[in-house]
Amino acid sequence: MSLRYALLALVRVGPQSGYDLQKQFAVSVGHVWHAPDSQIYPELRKMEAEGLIRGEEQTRGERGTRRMYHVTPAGHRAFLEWIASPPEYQRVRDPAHLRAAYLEAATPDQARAFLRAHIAQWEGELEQWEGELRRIDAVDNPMLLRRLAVTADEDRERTIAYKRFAYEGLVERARGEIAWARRGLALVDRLEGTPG
Amino acid sequence: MSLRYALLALVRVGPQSGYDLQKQFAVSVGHVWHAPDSQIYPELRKMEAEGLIRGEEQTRGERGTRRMYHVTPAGHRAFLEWIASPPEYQRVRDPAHLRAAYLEAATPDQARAFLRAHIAQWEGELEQWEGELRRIDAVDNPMLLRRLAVTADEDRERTIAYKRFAYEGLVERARGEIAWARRGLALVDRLEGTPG
DNA sequence: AAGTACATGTAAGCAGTTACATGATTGG
DNA sequence: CCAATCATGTAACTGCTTACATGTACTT
Repeated sequence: MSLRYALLALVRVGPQSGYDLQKQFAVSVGHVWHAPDSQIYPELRKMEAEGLIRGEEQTRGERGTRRMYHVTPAGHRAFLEWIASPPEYQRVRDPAHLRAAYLEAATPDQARAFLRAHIAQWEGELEQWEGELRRIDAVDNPMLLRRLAVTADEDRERTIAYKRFAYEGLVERARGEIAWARRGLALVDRLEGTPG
Repeated sequence: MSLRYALLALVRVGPQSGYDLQKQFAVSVGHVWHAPDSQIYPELRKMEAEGLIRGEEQTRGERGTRRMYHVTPAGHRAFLEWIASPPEYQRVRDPAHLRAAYLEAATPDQARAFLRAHIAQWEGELEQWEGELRRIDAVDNPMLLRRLAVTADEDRERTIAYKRFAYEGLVERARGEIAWARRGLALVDRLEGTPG
């Protein structure tokens, strides 16, 4: 249910095609909220039908077209209402910790493989998020630049600070997961004897 | 997709009715993997159809019945295969951090309300998980006791240690989220001026 | 001429949510 | 007798996944 607000956040900085948005998802918001194109294009159509955005067909070359979307006043309002609304939390559903709770049923090697996969997973996420943090600090992120271009000078600091804040939280979470899994590896060694 | 394995983990300690399992979800595994009864009962039927568990209808009072499920050899194998299989990770989709990245669009009070809600949410989870940790340490959790009753002595330490490990990870995550949101509150004060 | 990037979807299916529905048994 | 708990679901809907489908335009 956050997909449309992630899309609104992107369209708010200026007109974009579905393809543009899909690409942005792969590099910026997508680091916080993943969405495949098979979800983005239909959602844009729905948002247009609900009046949050308006699309205008543009020609491209001889026969090609693309649909450029821009946010409507209703869309702008919807975004601000979302920002102001009480956050919704999903019920906890954590496959990694569920499995960790039953590692006694695994062989030592299986336990280690699981923990190493957990570390690899979160190191991958960590890399993405740290990269994003560096791009924020270097004011180098294309989306952030477009955002700042339509932002009053006195709001620039806030805009950057909150982006930083969000990604710092993700980075810390990743570091926490990695530290936990490393402690798990030490635990396996202690309980089952070191390998080799 | 982990629901059936959470259910298998519970049924593995001994025969249970759908109602029993649903209650266990509310107090033990449910702290890691939530599932409503409207999902549990149909899933049990599916698992029975696939031969992972077998249910036997019992009479209860004059006209009442209940269906007691026990794990089959195939179910036992499926559980061990799950434990040994490479973990699946969902693509990142984090509504709280998504919203945090756009807090510059909120008023200071809205930003604070969001961060306080985040703290309240994770303090609630933290309380559950710390309670579970205390019950593990006191060897006081009814499910853990049933588990240990069917566990060889030399595996008791491992069984307890991995449960502890799992819940420690959750506790740390909750603490991390709370610390992050508190830093967010300080950031709002710095950027927007302290209230009052 | 071929490959990459641009551009936009549909269709089937699964997991989970929310709301509703019903009845039996047990304990006070 | 009444309330709590035992007991088991169905139905409609939403969000997301996976796989498939198709064609244009630009660059080398």
